[in-house]
Amino acid sequence: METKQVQRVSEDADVLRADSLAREIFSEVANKWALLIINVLGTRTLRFTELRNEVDGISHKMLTQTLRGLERDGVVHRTVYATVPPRVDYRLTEAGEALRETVNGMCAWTRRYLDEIEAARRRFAARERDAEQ
Amino acid sequence: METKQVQRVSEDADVLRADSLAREIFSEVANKWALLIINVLGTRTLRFTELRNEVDGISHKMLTQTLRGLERDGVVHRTVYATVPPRVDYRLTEAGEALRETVNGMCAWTRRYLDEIEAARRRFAARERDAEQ
DNA sequence: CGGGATCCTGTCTGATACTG
DNA sequence: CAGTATCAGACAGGATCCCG
Repeated sequence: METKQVQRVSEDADVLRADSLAREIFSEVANKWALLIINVLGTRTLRFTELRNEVDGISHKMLTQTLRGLERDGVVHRTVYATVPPRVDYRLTEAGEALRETVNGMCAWTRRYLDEIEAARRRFAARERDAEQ
Repeated sequence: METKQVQRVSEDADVLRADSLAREIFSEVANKWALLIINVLGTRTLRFTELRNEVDGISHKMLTQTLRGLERDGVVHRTVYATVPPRVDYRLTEAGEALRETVNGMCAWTRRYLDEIEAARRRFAARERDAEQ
């Protein structure tokens, strides 16, 4: 067994396998709050409250909870200053910044196709109305 | 008012605003099932059952539900053949393919940082154990 | 085969209150 | 200021049954 951990078992790395590690990580990251936080952090370092203000609509609880998950996965780095009142800084790790590239892409996509999507929705609604009766 | 709808009101296009259209669309797309479906579709055309087999772990219900949402937003195109038994094909629209680019990035990211994330998790768990008592 | 409808469970989420 | 705990409602998600 020479190539012990050199090449990871492919099953673990396949996002499409329900029980793979890749799927687990993907599921944790692929939700709006995590992605918005990553997007907002960017290359900056933000405090908890700043983050809360930037990601409009997120609750105190979801912010801590999501940050904890991202910290656990090494996507964000958390720095605690032993001051009073306490101060906690959040910034992306290298992995986080890499992920941010694609997240930016998603945000840009949303802006880019906003009008087309709105139009598609109208067409869909119209077709639905025709369909019934 | 000459520039009536030429430039969309910026608030609608800002993913960070809780009540914006952009946020609404972003939230609909930024979830694991939607992203996995988009990733699987790629440039191919797949039938319902094929899709179900490819996206391991998705339930019949979530697949239809998510597909309906994506169809509504004009991300996937649905073709129904009036045969018996019925045949329904799904493929990405242009908007869908554009989104897929970034989704692929996320999948690639997961594979790329799999080991680092696993290590980060171990460190996090270790720190947690130290912390208590 | 594709999909709608229903029921039921668990997780997500927000509001509120409390600690260091 | 940052974070935890708790409670209650909303919603995601699975299982099952029935229809064209």
